[in-house]
Amino acid sequence: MPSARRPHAVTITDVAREAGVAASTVSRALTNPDRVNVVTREHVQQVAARLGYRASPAARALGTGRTATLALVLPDITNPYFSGLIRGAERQAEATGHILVIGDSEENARAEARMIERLTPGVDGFLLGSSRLADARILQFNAAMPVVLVNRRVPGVTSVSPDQLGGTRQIVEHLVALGHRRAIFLSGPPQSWLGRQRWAGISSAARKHGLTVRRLGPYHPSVEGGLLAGEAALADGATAVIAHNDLMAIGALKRMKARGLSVPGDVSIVGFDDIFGADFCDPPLTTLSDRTEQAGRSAVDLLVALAREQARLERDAPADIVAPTQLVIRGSTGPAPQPSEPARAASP
Amino acid sequence: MPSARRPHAVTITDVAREAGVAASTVSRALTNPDRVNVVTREHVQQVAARLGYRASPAARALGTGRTATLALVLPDITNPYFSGLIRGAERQAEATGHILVIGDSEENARAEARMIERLTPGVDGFLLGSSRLADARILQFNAAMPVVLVNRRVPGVTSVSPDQLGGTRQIVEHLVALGHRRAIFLSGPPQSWLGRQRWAGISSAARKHGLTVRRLGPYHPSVEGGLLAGEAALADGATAVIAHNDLMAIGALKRMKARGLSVPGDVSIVGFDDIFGADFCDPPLTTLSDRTEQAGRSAVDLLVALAREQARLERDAPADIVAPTQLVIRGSTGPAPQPSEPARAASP
DNA sequence: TTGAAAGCGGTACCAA
DNA sequence: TTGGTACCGCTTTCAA
Repeated sequence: MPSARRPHAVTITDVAREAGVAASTVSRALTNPDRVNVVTREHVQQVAARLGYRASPAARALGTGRTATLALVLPDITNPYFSGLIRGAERQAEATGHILVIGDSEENARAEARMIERLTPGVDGFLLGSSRLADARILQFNAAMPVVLVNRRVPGVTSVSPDQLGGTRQIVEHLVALGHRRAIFLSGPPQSWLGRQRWAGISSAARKHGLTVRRLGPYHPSVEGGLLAGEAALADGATAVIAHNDLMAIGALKRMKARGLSVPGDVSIVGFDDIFGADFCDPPLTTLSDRTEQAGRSAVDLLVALAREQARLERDAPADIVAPTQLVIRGSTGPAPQPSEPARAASP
Repeated sequence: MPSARRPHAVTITDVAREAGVAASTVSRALTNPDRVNVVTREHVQQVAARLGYRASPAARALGTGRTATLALVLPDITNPYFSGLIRGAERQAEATGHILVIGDSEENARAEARMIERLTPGVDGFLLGSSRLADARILQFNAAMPVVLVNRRVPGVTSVSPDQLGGTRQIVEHLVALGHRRAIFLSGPPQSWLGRQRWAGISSAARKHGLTVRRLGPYHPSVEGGLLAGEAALADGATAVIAHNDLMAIGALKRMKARGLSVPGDVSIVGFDDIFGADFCDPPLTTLSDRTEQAGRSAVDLLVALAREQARLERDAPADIVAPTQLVIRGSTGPAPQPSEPARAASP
């Protein structure tokens, strides 16, 4: 194995020699400019620039214990819902001088834990998006490393999450206003905190408004899962379907149409997330929207702050940002059909 | 500033002490198991496991010059076309024991170059997806670091790209078979190599089949860009529109419908990429599909090989994988309308 | 087969 | 304000 070492291009020593100062002075001039004489500083900076000096992150990390790297772990990188989060996190990471590494847990708590353990020694903290881990496990990681949760709240852990209570209330009121009396909730992964919030919010608001809601599932939170869920929903005879997320809502929509039902003529469908595609599927989806890119940015800011504090200081009173949500009403919801024409599939 | 150093949890020295051997022996037992006595090795491995030892990537990188980290740089993380690439790359990175960092260049060559420079000292190589850089710049980076291009070919640089020649031929033949005689190509970013390939392939195939194709643009390769492009296409009177990518195609589709045109009754629309949503927009989009997740995996494999070789050995005969593409025919294309009823928007 | 020791490239403390 | 120096944790000679 030749595997020769690729030496770091230009080192601090090279700059020091060229500038005629000590390595420690170069280090200061570059990272603590105010602790160095103006003349020296500018000279050093010039030489460094001329030589194209770039600090070695590894060396710096080894010395300081800080890697300037943040990890973002998600259950499904390909879910369009997460692209806003990814972009927001990436931008803010860059803006704060950090590097973003990304991990996909494939909807699997065990894989998520492994991923975190694998990444831990190389990062300053974790952004856990829609984590599938148990609360206890999250608390455990949080005790060892800075953690910011997105789309999840756990007492004692910093988090950013969309307002599901207000959101589900908007959904229920919308359906009730349209005359719906019976609805179905197509549930996603049991590990999804957001999903549990949604169900809780829907049940509570439904009770208040005299809407009957049954819950089906769990289903995989994907278009394929929605296809299955849609089929099951057909059997129930409810006039409105609320899906765990837009992916499932779109799947259910497809299924309804394939079975000859009209949406929203026979059944109304509501989703969550307002993902890419929700506005141009047929009919366009009524869905609860939240600002994921903004959430990504906020989460990074919180994480960077946590990572800096280092000590427990801040972690004693963790921030819990609850971001507003908004129901976007499109074509997939409409007046409830008359009871005389039940929403059933044509016989197969 | 308290900013106390968070010491690396369990070090090799801890393991060494606990196991009653030298640190160097622990290192060998863990990374070169065959250079250590079986008994010692197993003992050390056991102790390491018991103590929960995890090597410090920083320390390892500093010593070896290898970071076990790969960077994936893309022009737009939120384009659903890239989610397959991201996932494939992430999975294969994990499978080969690497960490994947991600960067968004926002369709901007300068930002892309900066990103690469910023990431360079911390990674073993680059995956450049749909790079917007000039060939010369890519060659320059390739000379300094292992680079694998995705969706781009540059002589001398390893790459994975979808077969655009065959793909555009399929598109043109499809349109010609439907009776279309005049088409429009809505072009994307001039920096897009894929875009240039597409135009070249379309022109050439069109010439062969007697199809007249005009090119409009450039437009931003997004739904918004497609909205604009669609408006411009209306003015031309062609019966078929080929968009730079599905995002633009969907935008154009929206625009056409908003202007009262029927798709494919008045105009047929074809896209590229077969992104999420292409199958459920209205009408579903006819588009050229390629396997991006597979491309991501292959690209990582190539990059890992390059990074290992270290020397120029392999780089003298770089691999150029050209992956097959397939036209997925859906509802957005149909027979050309009769010349007597030109495809025009209703007057405003 | 194992141990000792010299780096890798920075940072940070202590003197000067 | 600067220089010298001792690490940070791991890998890799070189000896034993």
